[in-house]
Amino acid sequence: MSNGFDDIPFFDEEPDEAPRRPQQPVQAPQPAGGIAARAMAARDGNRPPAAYLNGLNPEQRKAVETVDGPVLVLAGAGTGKTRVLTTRIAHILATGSAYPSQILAVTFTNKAAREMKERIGVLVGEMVEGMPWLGTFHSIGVKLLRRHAELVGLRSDFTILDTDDVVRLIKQLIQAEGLDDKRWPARQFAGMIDTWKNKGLGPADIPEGDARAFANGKGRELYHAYQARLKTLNACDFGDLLMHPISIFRNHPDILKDYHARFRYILVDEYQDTNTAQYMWLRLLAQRPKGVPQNVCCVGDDDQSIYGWRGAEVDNILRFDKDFPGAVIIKLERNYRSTEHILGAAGHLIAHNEGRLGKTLFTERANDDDEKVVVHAAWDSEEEARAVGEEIERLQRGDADGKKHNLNDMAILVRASFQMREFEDRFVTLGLNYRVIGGPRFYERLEIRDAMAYFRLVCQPADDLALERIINTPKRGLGDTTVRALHDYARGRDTPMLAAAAELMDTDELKPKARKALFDVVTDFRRWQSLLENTPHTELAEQILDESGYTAMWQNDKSAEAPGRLENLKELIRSMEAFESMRGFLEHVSLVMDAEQNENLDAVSIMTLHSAKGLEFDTVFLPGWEEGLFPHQRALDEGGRSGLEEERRLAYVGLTRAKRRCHIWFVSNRRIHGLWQSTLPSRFLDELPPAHVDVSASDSSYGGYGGRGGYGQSRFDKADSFSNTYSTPGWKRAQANKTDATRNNWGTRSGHAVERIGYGESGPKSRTIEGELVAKSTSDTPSKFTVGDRVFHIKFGNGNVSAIEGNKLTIDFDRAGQKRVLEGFVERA
DNA sequence: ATCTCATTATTTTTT
DNA sequence: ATAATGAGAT
Repeated sequence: MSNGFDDIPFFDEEPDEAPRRPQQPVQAPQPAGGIAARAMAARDGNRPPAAYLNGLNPEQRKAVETVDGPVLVLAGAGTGKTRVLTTRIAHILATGSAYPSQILAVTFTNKAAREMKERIGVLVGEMVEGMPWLGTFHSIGVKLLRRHAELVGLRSDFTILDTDDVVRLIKQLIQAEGLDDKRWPARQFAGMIDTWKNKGLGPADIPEGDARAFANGKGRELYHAYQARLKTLNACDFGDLLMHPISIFRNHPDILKDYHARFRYILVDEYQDTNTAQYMWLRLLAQRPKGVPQNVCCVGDDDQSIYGWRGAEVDNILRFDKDFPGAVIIKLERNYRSTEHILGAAGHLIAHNEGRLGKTLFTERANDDDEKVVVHAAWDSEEEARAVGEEIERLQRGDADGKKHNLNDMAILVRASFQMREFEDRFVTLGLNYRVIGGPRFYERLEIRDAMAYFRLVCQPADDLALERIINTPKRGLGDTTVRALHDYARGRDTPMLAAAAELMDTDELKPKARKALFDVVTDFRRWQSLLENTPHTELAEQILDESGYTAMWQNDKSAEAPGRLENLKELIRSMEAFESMRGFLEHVSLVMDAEQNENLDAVSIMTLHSAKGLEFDTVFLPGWEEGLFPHQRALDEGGRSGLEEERRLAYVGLTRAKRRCHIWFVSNRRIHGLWQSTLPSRFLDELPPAHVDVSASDSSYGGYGGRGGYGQSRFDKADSFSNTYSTPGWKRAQANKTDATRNNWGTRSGHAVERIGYGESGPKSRTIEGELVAKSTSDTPSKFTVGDRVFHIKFGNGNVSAIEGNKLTIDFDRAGQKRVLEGFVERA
């Protein structure tokens, strides 16, 4: 019965016209002294200063209390944007202006949605559970689409394809067209479709030029064919999660009207990141007939718009008041995060951009002890990594200012992910804990995707892409020939491949061997499907992986990564426990692709500037400020002036992540595509105000660089004082070898922890899931501990080993309870 | 089916 | 330089 979608609240359960001040807004329990009491008071017109409004500055308070009519909040970095958003929602609820289910609150990422939900929960308690329309554009899109799927030719149990599925599907289509899939890469076309959908363009709407540019002019046909194929597969891509609702709203005014009635208040986070499709979606929902208040509140910062390359339109934020006449615009410029120097540097930099709405951040907490932003020079990227490592250790030991700093409070923010490697190498040799954030995710791993394909096919027998993925994984002797025959047969009859396989059993089309193998697959899936309703889903999942031989396949694989993959599969099953059904789980996974991080580990974060948006750290290191890398050459080539401005905003985002300390680095030599290139300091360095910036004189081991201090062409002008011996081939080779030597030290140091959030396959020799180092060498090194050993862990204190699994120990800690930790993190007590 | 050789691209990333 | 992908050979 439970299909996993039952819990979608809809119109029926609540009155359509909610009273302006409902008698009983919620039944949910209230926190002590909570909102409900105040709501009552508010209703009685005797409004005491609500506690949740305390501590807001006047602008924030205005943004919270201006609840009716369109509002644009321009919230600079660190000005309490999330606080305003969450308090505003709490305020709407507390004053009884709407039911929780009548508020539409949209974010971009799941993380942001989660955080918002949490923080609203703190303010209003359980009431937040009644907010089904708090989520990402996509998750809300899915919800809408499940309800109205039939209007766009889908069934409500449609599958959501991810990029990988999409590419495979497009590749098939390209081949079916008789085109060379080398010359016309499916990946590229998938990208084009994505771009079109970001702009809200269907196959009929794309510009002629675009249509002609691909596949000998067949671009449009291909796009048509793709949409048709999705329909037969009962599937959607990410873009459709926005496009379909838009077309439903456009073609069914009655339905749109229902939603207008439902959503009394609409809030959008990170408005500067909305693309055209999201903008259209939003406008359809938010715009009301004349005279009806449009209670839209968009929050964003034009200076932090860094996703133009994936379709974000800063223009959306710039023209808000044209779309919503009478909009109140509130600027939040009071910064609670950074020192005066950091704000001064960031503000001066970003002032070089044109076409801003114009905000200047200020702080009232300036302090004479505040450190200026420091610019450092290094000879090459290796020295840069070494120097940053030293600075981190200095802070950690506390000999810079007498305070010991946590690694958790420091981050290295790079422009491009290849920069990370050098830092990783260095930190590994230093034994410095770090975590890498971003990159390929857990759910994108081969084994996870395979397993998911099995689950998908059990839940959705029409999922041909899933079938094709696993039909011969593990090897069953169902090679290309058989699959093609099956494919053709299915296509000819317009039936899903799994059903076609069953039919093929009764024919002589296949050789006996293939027929037998196919028969086994079909019966397996039939059996699993029959178990779907009555078997606990985690149990069924395990059963599927076992009976299909998938687990065995990896058990028999003796390659280095096999144990890790098995571990990942276990982790997958474990993470299913949190869900009610397999369907619920699949839905979650298709939309939520991020991994949690292990907060317990004290480690330096390494990430790209893009993934740092929204975060803050005491100390921020910004390496690689060189022309060509930052601003990136490609951004300049392809984006021209606006490309440069986006890079500058990225620099601004980087600077404003720092609370207390910010160290910028540039090097004279960097290896790009394998070749050493000499580089020029970034133009952004010249755009920093001298009053807030120090140029470090001391830390270059080659000396003399920043010490010149003069202003010629550039303060950071290329010093010819660098001896050219460093560019001889011999020196280069020496450098290269040195790096190799360091790399081989990987993992030899005990007590050194590495956490890869997301990054799984790529890091040197080791991989982790969600903070756990996984099976690096489970088989060849027996644990140095035994059950019962007394051990000490830096974070959890003393405890006893209760179980050992490879390099992972289960330990009963005296204070922290039972935890699973890596051997390397504990020592004998 | 598996392995080897060659070709290619190599900013940023969510859903 | 390098890593990852894909085609062709065995």
